Amino acid sequence: MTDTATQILDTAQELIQSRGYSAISFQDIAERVGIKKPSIIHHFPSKAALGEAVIKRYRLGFADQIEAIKADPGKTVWEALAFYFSPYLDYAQTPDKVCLCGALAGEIMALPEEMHEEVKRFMESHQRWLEDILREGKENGEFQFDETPPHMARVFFSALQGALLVKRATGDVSQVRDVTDTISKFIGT
Amino acid sequence: MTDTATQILDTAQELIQSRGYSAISFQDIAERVGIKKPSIIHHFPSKAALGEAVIKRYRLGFADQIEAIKADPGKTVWEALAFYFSPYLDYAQTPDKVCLCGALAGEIMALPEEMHEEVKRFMESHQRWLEDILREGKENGEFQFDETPPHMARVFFSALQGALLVKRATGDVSQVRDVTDTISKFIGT
DNA sequence: GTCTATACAAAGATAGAC
DNA sequence: GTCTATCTTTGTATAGAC
Repeated sequence: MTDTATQILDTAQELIQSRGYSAISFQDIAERVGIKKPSIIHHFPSKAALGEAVIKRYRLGFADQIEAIKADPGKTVWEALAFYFSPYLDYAQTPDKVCLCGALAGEIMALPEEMHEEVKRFMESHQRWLEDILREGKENGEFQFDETPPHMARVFFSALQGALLVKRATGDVSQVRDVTDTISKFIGT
Repeated sequence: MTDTATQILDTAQELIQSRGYSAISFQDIAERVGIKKPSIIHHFPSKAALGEAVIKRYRLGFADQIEAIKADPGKTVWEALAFYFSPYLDYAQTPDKVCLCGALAGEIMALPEEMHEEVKRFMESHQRWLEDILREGKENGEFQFDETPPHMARVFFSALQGALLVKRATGDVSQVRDVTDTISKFIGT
């Protein structure tokens, strides 16, 4: 991966997280990277391919981190959960960013098929990860809740994604923190 | 409101709910309504004005319904909540629709200011309504929960919006029902 | 109220020089 | 690997006839 390709991916990701995919163009990206439109094509053959590459990198970057936390015997389930919450809380501090896949979810029917598939993988893997952590915590007694881990995982993931979107739309920065605090209380004191 | 204007609003709403705002055009709408592009301008002076009109109608239609439910002494808070859940569950049964404002939340920074403002009003009013219902239920003993009504309202609204978006992206229709069932259990048996 | 015709800008993408 | 130049399509919007 050349330096320019990385800059293109970084810029595209940033722009998609703030404006979505349909609203951005090669022109927007080229201006910020400091190159001309056709130079992007040299690195990514189409807008769809660039979009797919952005999500894939995002998804795999998360996957590495959250799998490492889950496998680390030195981390409690509470620490794993706090780690999972942290990017949501970080994005909530920015004026205009949400989760990349949360941003794309609203326009999913307008996305090329490869991008839709990547978003789907992202969401399924995150809900599975949350399910695993919740199950582990329930089994070892660190978490206390009555519902099943898959159901709780769906509520947690939906609430986190939704909270970021609501926060950005309303401008109320406490939305995400309120949600993480409240769902944490659903599983323990 | 002429019949054509209503058809334009209906079609625009449908398209935005499935694809988002940035990805749709006058051409898409005109084709479905059976008119030509410039005829839309006669009813709505710009795409931004049309977008604003779509959200405003959507927001006010909801406002009438949910305020009526809240004011109805014949309805319990559980019935009011079930009523509030119903459009989310209905949209979950469609292959490609989410809440209009959930769809727009991902591309909020690409929207004209008037549309952003309307989305904000929609979300704030829905969270306030949920807060009122949750408070009333907690005070009269029909709901049991430890957290504050504003915090619970934020979790509920975020989770509902998020669940619809996740459902559409993953194609798993049980997402929304699982979330409504689970959050219902957070406030009672 | 709807149309045709058109203006004008911007989009994604290609060809080929350097 | 990046550029200029260009193609083709599509976007929002306007003017003016009917």
